[in-house]
Amino acid sequence: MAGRQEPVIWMRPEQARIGRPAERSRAEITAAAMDLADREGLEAVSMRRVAAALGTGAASLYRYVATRDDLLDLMTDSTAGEYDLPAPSGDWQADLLQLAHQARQIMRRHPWLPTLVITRPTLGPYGIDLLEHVLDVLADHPADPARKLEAFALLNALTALFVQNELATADPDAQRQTAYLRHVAAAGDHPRIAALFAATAPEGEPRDRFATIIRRTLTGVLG
Amino acid sequence: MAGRQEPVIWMRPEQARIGRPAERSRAEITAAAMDLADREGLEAVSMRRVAAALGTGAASLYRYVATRDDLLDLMTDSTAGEYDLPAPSGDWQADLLQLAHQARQIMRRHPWLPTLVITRPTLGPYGIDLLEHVLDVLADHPADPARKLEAFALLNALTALFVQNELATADPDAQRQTAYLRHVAAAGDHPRIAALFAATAPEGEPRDRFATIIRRTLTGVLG
DNA sequence: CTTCTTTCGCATACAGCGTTCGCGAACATC
DNA sequence: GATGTTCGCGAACGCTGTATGCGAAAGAAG
Repeated sequence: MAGRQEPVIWMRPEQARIGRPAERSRAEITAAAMDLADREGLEAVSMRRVAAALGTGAASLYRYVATRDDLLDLMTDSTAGEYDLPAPSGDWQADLLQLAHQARQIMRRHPWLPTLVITRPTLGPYGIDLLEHVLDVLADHPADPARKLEAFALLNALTALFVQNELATADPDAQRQTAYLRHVAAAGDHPRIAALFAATAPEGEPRDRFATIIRRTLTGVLG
Repeated sequence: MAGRQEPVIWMRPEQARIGRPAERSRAEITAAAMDLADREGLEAVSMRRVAAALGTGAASLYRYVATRDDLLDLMTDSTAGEYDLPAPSGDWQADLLQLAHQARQIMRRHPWLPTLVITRPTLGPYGIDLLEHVLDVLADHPADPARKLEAFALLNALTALFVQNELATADPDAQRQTAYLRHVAAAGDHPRIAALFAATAPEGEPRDRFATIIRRTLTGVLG
């Protein structure tokens, strides 16, 4: 049991050992899974389908990934590598807002991401790079570290919630969740709720509403 | 097709028709599912196991519930019935904070609830009662209805996030998510992150930290 | 080139899942 | 009693995540 490979799930995908002929590695598995999720949703990401997308068998994946949940974590962390991290400008508010805008774009690119971010918060290598960057941006800020971590987590979660809502109201079939609401509103029993729904055409550009929420939260938690 | 029962999923459980000899109804199914989830977690709530808990067969449940997801929605809405809704006091901040504290207690009672609230936001009958109550509390507040709905949603989501985090740091095995973090911190590559974790013994009572977050958010969104 | 060790790919199998179908039995109404 | 409806549910379908074990390939050592 000398050369037994350490089961460090979180090795960076590029560092992960690659298979021989087909050059398939953890990175490729993650990429294939993300592709599948982008096109057909999270529930389409089954070990069999990911393997099929790679032209291999399901059991082969377990040489590179311990479990399906680990694969999901790898997908999440991989998206943290899609950030562009410019040098801090000195205006931490502006820098964090810009990061939040990027987060929103990334989550819109990967509609499965908000759910993962919220239900299984994880920090892999890329996520830690991102956190380190946020700490750089906040280097001169007087808040204690715990508060900064709180801000980081809250930023991610709020963005995920916002995008989730954004995507849900856009998708035509996802209005299942408001089906009963509209039923009730139409029944006339709850006039205020009916009015509420008539008025809930979201005002203004989503980008601006998002920026407002993030700004309010930032000033709320970091002063 | 005259007496064909309208497939209104959201009928209040008590109003739902009950089975004959065993008196099992949608309410009992929901209650059994909640019990199971309380004791063994959400993933233990399978149609077969819920049915077994009721001493019946899995297929029988489909007479009362269209799908498993509908059952989950029923569970979520049922918890909204656990609120105690006192008459508005005139101080909407205090009233909403008190509701938030109740929400936290309810979610701690049902550890599966935060995940459901976040991933499948739904308003059933009980949820609408709760929303109506919030609208009562905010009756004299000058904000437009859309803003009030936003506050309602944000309150729920934030509470869910808080409790989720609270439960995750408490559970001994759920520290899987910080396993890699501690590994990295121990490796010495990221001294700031290591320091961050050393300092992240949460300061103060959870109840107070929660109240602070809610208050900040409320004043942020409702002025 | 041969041998030995390690790793890879994967066929197969298992237990469990959500859901559908169809039928016999129980019920309510007349 | 007859009729029309509803209920309970055994059985089946197609799918899932994962464990096992084996043949083949690759790499290292001689």
